[in-house]
Amino acid sequence: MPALIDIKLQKVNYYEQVADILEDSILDGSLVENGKLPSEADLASKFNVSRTIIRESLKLLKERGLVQMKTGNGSYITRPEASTVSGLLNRFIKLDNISDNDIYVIRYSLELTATRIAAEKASDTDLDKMEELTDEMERQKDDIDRRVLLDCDFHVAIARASGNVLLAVFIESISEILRKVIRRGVLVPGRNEDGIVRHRKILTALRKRDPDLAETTMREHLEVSWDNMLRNKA
Amino acid sequence: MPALIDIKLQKVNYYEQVADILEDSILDGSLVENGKLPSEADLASKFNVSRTIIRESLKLLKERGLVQMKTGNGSYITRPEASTVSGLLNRFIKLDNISDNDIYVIRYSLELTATRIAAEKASDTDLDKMEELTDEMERQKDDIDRRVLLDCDFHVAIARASGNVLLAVFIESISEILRKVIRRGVLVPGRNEDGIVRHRKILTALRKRDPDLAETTMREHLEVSWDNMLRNKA
DNA sequence: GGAAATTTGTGCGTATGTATC
DNA sequence: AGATACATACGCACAAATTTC
Repeated sequence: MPALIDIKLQKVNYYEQVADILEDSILDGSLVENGKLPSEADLASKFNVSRTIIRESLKLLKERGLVQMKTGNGSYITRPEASTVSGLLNRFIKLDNISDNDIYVIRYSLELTATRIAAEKASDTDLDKMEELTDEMERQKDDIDRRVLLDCDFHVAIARASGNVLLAVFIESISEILRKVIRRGVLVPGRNEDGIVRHRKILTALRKRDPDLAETTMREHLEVSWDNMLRNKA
Repeated sequence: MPALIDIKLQKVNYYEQVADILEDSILDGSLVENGKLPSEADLASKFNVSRTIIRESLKLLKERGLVQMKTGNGSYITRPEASTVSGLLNRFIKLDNISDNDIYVIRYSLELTATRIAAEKASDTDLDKMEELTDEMERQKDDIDRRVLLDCDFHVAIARASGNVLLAVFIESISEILRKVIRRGVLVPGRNEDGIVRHRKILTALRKRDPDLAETTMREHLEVSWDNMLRNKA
């Protein structure tokens, strides 16, 4: 074995190369035709490879959240969704046995930041949307699943109001993951209503454009919420 | 068009179903054989589909960070890496034109949290590792690329020392994305050395097991670092 | 509304790389 | 070291779904 370096340069396969080129074309917008990709056959002749290669490349791009195939119709460019991130995080969580607490710590950190920024940047439309979500949550408070969804939507609305799209994606993904946990919390007697009251307090603070107060009310809300979860677990 | 509901249930294709089943098997550990998957031919006969379907399914799983194919050898189970997350985030960033500032806000939030926890939880081994990284960074301070890598490694080491694997993945991904930005900051005269001094201060605070001090020193470090970037941009 | 054209979905054969005896 | 077995990489043909005229 005379090899000085045993880093084996993985020979790049066609499908991987094609996928990377296609990704660049999509991100640059150079391949687009009102959002529709050329047919697999066209791409195959364009790249001088078989349709098999194109299809396998598209599978990679599909999982990157960049394209979507429709049988008998064509392939379309899509944007990655928060669910792409949450799916990925879920795999980490399962493989590494990550605890609810560890996830909650991240949620805590990100949401406090988002709330603070939202207090400064939220538009009236954003605030009205949050109010509408809170009203709807109150109306649906006995339909637990629906209520939990609206609860999460409220938090995501705050994140979006921060104007930081990436932050919103993170928070949305984590909300999706914590939905089960939040649901358990809501089942603690009295906590369902308490959560709604706290949402209103947060909203009031946001309307006052008071970052400190907004952060404080959000912190209290999250702490109680976390406490609920622990109770229902024990 | 008598359709009351025009939600068209996308008929699920074989390759997607097979991918999902395989993913579950991998996550449950039920398909594993010392980390090696059955051959494509075996899987094909097992699922009663063609090898093409299996291959396309594996492409999906590959992009999910769960498997890796080796030509002429076989397919192996892998764990998703932080680079899978950073790749995904990069797509969001490009598509949504997310600013460096928005990314930095998230980094700020997560790293302060990680530092605080690390002050309580870091093992002596963790701390020695950080010291080693700082020493090496000082030695390599004139090799900018290498220095920046070591800089990021230091921050990731803190994140890992928090014991929160998911938090560490987030921070590692964001570090990867901000590497270019951090590099620009290091080029500001005097800031290269300043950064190393600040790393030592953070390390000292961690060794003292003082969460407040650790958070403060990290906050100062990140603020200066951000300021550097702005200067070099203008 | 139906036939033709187009597109993606699926199956199988061949080429090439890797490990093993 | 070479031949053999077995793995993935690649190409082509046909089926099924969708759109179009």
